[in-house]
Amino acid sequence: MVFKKRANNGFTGFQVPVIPRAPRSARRRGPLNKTVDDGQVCAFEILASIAGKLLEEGESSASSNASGGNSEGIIVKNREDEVKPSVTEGIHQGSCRGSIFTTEVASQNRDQKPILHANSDFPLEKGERANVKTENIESDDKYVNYSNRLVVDAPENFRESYNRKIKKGYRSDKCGLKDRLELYMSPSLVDSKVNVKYPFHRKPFPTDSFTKDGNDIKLDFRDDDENFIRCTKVCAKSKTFRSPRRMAHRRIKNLLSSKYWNVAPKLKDCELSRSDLEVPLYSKRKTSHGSDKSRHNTTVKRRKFFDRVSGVTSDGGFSSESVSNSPEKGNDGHKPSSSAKLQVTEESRVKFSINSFRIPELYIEVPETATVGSLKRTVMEAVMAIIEGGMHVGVLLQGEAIGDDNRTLEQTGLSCNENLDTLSFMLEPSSLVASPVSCIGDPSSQCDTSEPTRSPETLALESVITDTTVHDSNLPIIPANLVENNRDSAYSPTDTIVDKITPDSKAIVALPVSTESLAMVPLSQKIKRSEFVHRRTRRPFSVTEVEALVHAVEELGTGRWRDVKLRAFDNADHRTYVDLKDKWKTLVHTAKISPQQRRGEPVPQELLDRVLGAHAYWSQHQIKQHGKHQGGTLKITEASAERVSIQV
DNA sequence: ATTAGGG
DNA sequence: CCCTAAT
Repeated sequence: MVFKKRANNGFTGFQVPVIPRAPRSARRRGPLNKTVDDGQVCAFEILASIAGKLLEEGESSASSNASGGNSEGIIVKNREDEVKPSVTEGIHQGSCRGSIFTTEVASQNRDQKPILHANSDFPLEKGERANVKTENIESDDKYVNYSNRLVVDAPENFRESYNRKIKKGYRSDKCGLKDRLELYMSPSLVDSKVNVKYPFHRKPFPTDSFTKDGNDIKLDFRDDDENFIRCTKVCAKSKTFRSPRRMAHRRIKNLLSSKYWNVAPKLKDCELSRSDLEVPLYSKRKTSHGSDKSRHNTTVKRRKFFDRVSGVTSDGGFSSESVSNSPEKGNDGHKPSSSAKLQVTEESRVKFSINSFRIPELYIEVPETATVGSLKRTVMEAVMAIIEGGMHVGVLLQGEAIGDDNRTLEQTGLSCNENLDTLSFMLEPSSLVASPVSCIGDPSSQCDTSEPTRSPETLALESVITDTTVHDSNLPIIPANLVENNRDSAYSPTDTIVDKITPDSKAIVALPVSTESLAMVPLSQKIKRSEFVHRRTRRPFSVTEVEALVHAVEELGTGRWRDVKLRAFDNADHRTYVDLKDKWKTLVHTAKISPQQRRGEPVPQELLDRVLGAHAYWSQHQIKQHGKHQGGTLKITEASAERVSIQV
């Protein structure tokens, strides 16, 4: 078949590498919500939320668990008294294979702060997965507390019992954002299946995956490969969550001059973790073959003292502190990068420290007479619009988005080496992700997961963005490790907004953009794209491949890469003819330089000699006669060049 | 779709 | 490896 440039380099599935998450401050302000489109996100959220949740509430033991018969699921609650019976029951009664947990409706708590709360997706069918959101609401912070959503298997009757609640809540406008949020139904998508086991007991649950033992949590989630369909649905309904009435007098403009939210991760170190504070996250991808070949065991470690956490989240907004791992030095001896196959016993760990996720720029417009409270809600809605629209987590290495979700961290070069400091994460509202309106309203249209559809609303918002934002393009991603340092120099989105705002809109309120958000930089068009069209992961040619290439070129010459491809790499989908051409180019270069200057896996000198020979031969040949060298195979030797000239 | 080259 | 121009 044909080799597309990026043919097959994308893996349909992927394993979510873990994402650590964290501490309370994070939970409180980090809206990590997602919707649909890719399991990755879900995974991320899940991991993040759960990890954070558990970590924080670690001390508050939870108790109930899958008492409900065969249920594999369990219930997670932070505080027993907070668990809402009805919900719990629903979950348990069902024969649910899944599980989730959660529970607790915020409004139910009088004294205590609600910690977790879950909603199932509306159209939840038996056996289908439910969407669960977790929310941590604390006093005044409720507007920015919205955080995560979990996607899990839903119990059979979970739906029914919850629907009522949802509907009811939705109507009562008076319940405020909190309720609305809680009750918000997202018909969508659940592309990730998560089985969470949260036994607060010593024994793990019988079947899958989420276990908590002390502070250890295991998550098992899988990624569905059919996301786009759901994506579409989601988009279509995303607005459901907002009250049209309210919106009538209020325009929320989301100025996402940046569509991506940068996260500043701090990779400290790798280590063979083992700590009582660790939260191992176990994930596996549901492969079509049903094998569990892809399993990653990740660890999220909670830092005892978040030294750097303090001021970071003080500004409100959605920054979510995440887990920090103190670099535990002395743990050398881990050279995972080169020993990809020998990791049976000791699995190297890659540690991440994500400083925070920040909310992108928001553009809010409300009447002067609006109350502070309404402003808050407006902001919240704007935020929720984004969140509900779906979130993606992008992982960038050296500024380049890593597209192959299936690759292991190791394969991606995210082991313990130098690459770690160039790794960064970003949150992007998927609904705003660049993508033509093509998908809207057309459930059948193919919306690549990488290019989610967006709701009409978001489209509208985007137009505003387009008109008022001048920095929309060519803004570089600020490397995670530079975020803090760049705060002062970062441009102020607010300024831009103000300048571009229409004169008559007195009501416009530039959302206070905290300095923190300055760290969130819009990505350039180029980078945006790369988020979806990732640079392929590097795949050094093996000596064997080189040999095959050399041989083919010797016979076919240097101008027939397609033929070379067909002949020697026909079954190597990841090697395009362009790759072969490029490789040849580098081989020639390599052959010319001194061995000391060469890098990577050494290519036998013999091959390099042949490279030079073939190169010389075909260079001559090419000039002397245009393309009809099919005559014979070139036997490369030191004399090849001469022979060439003779032949010609 | 391929090639050829620069980045 | 990517990107582009030129075929």
